[in-house]
Amino acid sequence: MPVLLEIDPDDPRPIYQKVADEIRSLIAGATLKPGDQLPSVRQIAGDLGVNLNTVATAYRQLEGEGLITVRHGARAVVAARRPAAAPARDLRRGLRNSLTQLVLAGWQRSAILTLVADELRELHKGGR
Amino acid sequence: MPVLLEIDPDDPRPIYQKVADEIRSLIAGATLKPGDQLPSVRQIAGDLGVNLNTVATAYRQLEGEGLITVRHGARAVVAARRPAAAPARDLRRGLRNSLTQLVLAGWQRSAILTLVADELRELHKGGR
Amino acid sequence: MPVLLEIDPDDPRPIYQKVADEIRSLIAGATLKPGDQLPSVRQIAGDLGVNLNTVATAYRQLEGEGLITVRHGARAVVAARRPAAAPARDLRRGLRNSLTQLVLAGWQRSAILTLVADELRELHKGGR
Amino acid sequence: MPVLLEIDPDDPRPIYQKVADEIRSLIAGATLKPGDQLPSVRQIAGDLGVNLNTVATAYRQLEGEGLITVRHGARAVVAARRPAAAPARDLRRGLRNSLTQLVLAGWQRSAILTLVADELRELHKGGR
DNA sequence: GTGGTCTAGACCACG
DNA sequence: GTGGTCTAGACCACC
Repeated sequence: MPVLLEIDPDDPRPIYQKVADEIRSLIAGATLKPGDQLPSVRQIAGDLGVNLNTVATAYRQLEGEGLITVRHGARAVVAARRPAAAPARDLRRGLRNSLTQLVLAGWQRSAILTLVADELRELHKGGR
Repeated sequence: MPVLLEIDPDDPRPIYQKVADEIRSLIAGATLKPGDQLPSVRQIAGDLGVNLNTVATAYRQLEGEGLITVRHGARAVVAARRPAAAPARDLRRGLRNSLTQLVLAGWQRSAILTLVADELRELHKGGR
Repeated sequence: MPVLLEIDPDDPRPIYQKVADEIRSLIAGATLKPGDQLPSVRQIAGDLGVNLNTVATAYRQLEGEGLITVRHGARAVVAARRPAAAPARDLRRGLRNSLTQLVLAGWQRSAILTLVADELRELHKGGR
Repeated sequence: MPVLLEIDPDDPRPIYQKVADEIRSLIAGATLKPGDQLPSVRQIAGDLGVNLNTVATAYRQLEGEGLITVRHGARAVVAARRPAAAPARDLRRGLRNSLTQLVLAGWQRSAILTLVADELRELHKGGR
């Protein structure tokens, strides 16, 4: 089985977040579809060389969001129903912060819109 | 002088981060222009009902990013030169995460593009 | 584990600066090499008899300079890549001030050159 | 009378220190010799566009070091005798910090020695 | 008046 | 165990 996830050690965010973000991205892009089995915690921890607890924390967060379901003794699977979305307020806040950073970095509005379209396209292709 | 900043107590991020993000956003949207004075640490701390140190930490972070300059005994001012931007990799990562959340929340691609355009417009109007 | 740092209480600079300077010096002299773990904040604070926050501030400064990397729950380590240096202008300014002080103290040019050579040698031996 | 001093607004140090450092440097390089009159506080403050108190603070510091003598109603003059030097410990500390920064910036030992010799030569020519 | 430093101690996040 | 955040309040440095 090929390695599903890769994380960037230079990315300063907590490891469990990077793992959760990767999986979330794969689900959003339909690389992982409802009913698909996720790799075991052990498998991912081994692949990435991180602590079991760290991966378990990521799974717990995804379960809390309703994106996956975990059952004792069985592999976690991607949840069937799309979960209740986070409040729109939080989503806009995250988006606004990302856009602020781009503006401060000197990106023009049109360039940003192109970038967004690119990223959305890549999401659906499972691109990285 | 009207209150410049508002922060959301339900937003779970550190207070100093929320303060820094607000100011960063105001600078990106040109509500605060190079050379403009920022409110004093005491002023903001009083308005928000938080500790002086918490606001000072936000200012220190912004100074570290080169967005503002702080001098002993004088008000902090918005820096003239735009600082070196964060590596494009980090910017894209932040953007991608925001977009992933929106997709998972069920937003359609076209709706997302509209939302992004809206947010960019609001940034430049100092909207919240 | 022997005590790594010593600071001079008669030195009027902020404690966190003295701590940061010591560590910077140890890195420059390769007593601390890329990948090496730094003592924990608690360890240093205990050794020096200062507050945890004071040491944490020093670590945060060094991290901001890119000299060390800090991750939640793990020891701080000396960064692998050398960070972008401060502008040469600032470096020369610092050097010039030091030299001015020496000249005013009556040191001869040749004595100063000898002193500089000595200090460079000691840096690389981890001397204090 | 030509403007004697120039200070760099981008230099983050306190203004009074930059003024004092400039004058110290001019004395060390013998551009200002024992018995020479210094510009009035008012003059310098006007030239630099800073507060009178700020310049007065610089003069007070130089007087405290014995480098200049100020008398009520009369111009400050450069002191005749070289003052007692700061303890060698402090001088070496300042020098070491400057050298540490250079080493961290990747300067080679030989390049540093050349730089030091250059700076000493410029000091005596009143170079900036 | 401005911002900076330090302390004490509580609590949280991470691995 | 590690480091991070926040608070309270004191005192200092600067303009």
